[in-house]
Amino acid sequence: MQRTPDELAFLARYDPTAFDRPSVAVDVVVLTLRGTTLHVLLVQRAEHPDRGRHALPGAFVGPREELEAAAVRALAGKAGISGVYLEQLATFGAPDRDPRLRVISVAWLALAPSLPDGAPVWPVEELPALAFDHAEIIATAHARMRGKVEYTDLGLRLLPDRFTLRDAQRAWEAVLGRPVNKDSFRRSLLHSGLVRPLGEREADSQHRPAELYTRRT
Amino acid sequence: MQRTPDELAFLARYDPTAFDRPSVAVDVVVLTLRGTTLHVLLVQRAEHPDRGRHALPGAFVGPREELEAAAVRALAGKAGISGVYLEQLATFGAPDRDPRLRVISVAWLALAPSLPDGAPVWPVEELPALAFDHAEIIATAHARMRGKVEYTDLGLRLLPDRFTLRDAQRAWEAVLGRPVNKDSFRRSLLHSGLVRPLGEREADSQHRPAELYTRRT
DNA sequence: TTAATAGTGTCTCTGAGACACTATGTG
DNA sequence: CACATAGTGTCTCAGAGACACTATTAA
Repeated sequence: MQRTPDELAFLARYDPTAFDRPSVAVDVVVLTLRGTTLHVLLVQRAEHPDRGRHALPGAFVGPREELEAAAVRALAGKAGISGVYLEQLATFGAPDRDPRLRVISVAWLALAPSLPDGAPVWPVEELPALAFDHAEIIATAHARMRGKVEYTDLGLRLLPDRFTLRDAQRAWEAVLGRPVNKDSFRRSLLHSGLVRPLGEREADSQHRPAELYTRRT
Repeated sequence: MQRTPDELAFLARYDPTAFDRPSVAVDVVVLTLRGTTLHVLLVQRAEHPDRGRHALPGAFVGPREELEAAAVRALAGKAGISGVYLEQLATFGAPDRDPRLRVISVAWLALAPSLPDGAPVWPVEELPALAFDHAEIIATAHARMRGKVEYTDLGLRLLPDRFTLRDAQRAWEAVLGRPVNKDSFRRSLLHSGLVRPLGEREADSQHRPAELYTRRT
């Protein structure tokens, strides 16, 4: 890997601060269960462009702020959500994805066990018109979730602290969009070590009450 | 999701251009096989900071440039590589990862079937001291590769156009860092539909020559 | 009692590992 | 011939699907 004199000269002249720098933002895809289907949280844009249109909660990254901290801040500020599972999804940087200026957005996937009743959530299969490339970001999040639910505990992150195996199966089915075999689902979840029985049973069921489980740390 | 007057006022005052904006860069982890071990391509930094230290090939993202295009440009310019498999890995944005200024780096994973003999590659298990957080980026790439080799054709992207099943097994073993069972590897790869036999056999083997295969489109 | 869901036991099918065996090249 | 690797056939084991069966609650 020899450098040519030209290359060295180029590097010497290279000044990244001379460029127009892009802005960097975060956008968060919050997935949650509503009934038996997967929903995503959307906010309405208060400003142009796409004012009034639905969009993912997001924020510009502060000059000394960690990317994840910006995602946490966006969740708290725009959606009043905290303490949820969060993982980095992907970065979207098409030059014209925002008509104002170049904005590169680091997208995050958040999984919320439940959201307040009035929370503005939409079924992932029936989204309204979305601002920017947010439809693509949500599609990426959904694909990530479908892929990882098979071999991680991400599905359990959609459930409250105490849940039944039936609840877990419903969560898997909501993510995958198809029915899941009850017998092998129960077996594999119980053998996976991901859940721990609490020795208690659900209340208020109109049938035989099921054992309650919790996520193993 | 009602907005408070305060929040609306904040949003109205919010001007992202008033912030110092971070610079955005790409860094590329090029993985390749050398013998039976996985190697990564490193270049030596020509400039401060960390001048002379080993680093991933990278580039600042141009003002109207796609992220992937910047990665392709970095590969071509800093390493003379083109036409390789490329996928986005993750984005690294710790505020102090570059001592000069805030640089947010979108890391990419590239898989090269082979590199010229003098190419500056290093075994992923025995890396030299690296600039910035590049050791962490490489670790992330390696982990991604280990995870995906089990259920994708990424392992085949490390091989030339024509290869034997033994070559493929060596690639899997290099990625996973452990031996893989020959019989089930052959069976699963042949049943996967990922490879197509060419009806030709390798030459110059000092034993029974093996059938040659190619990646199915 | 019936209705509904929880939970168990067992059969089959499929894929991975193990291993014996045959095939085909070089020296 | 010996030796090395390619490639086949088959046994076993483990996990998924299917399904029959029992258990336990409400109404």
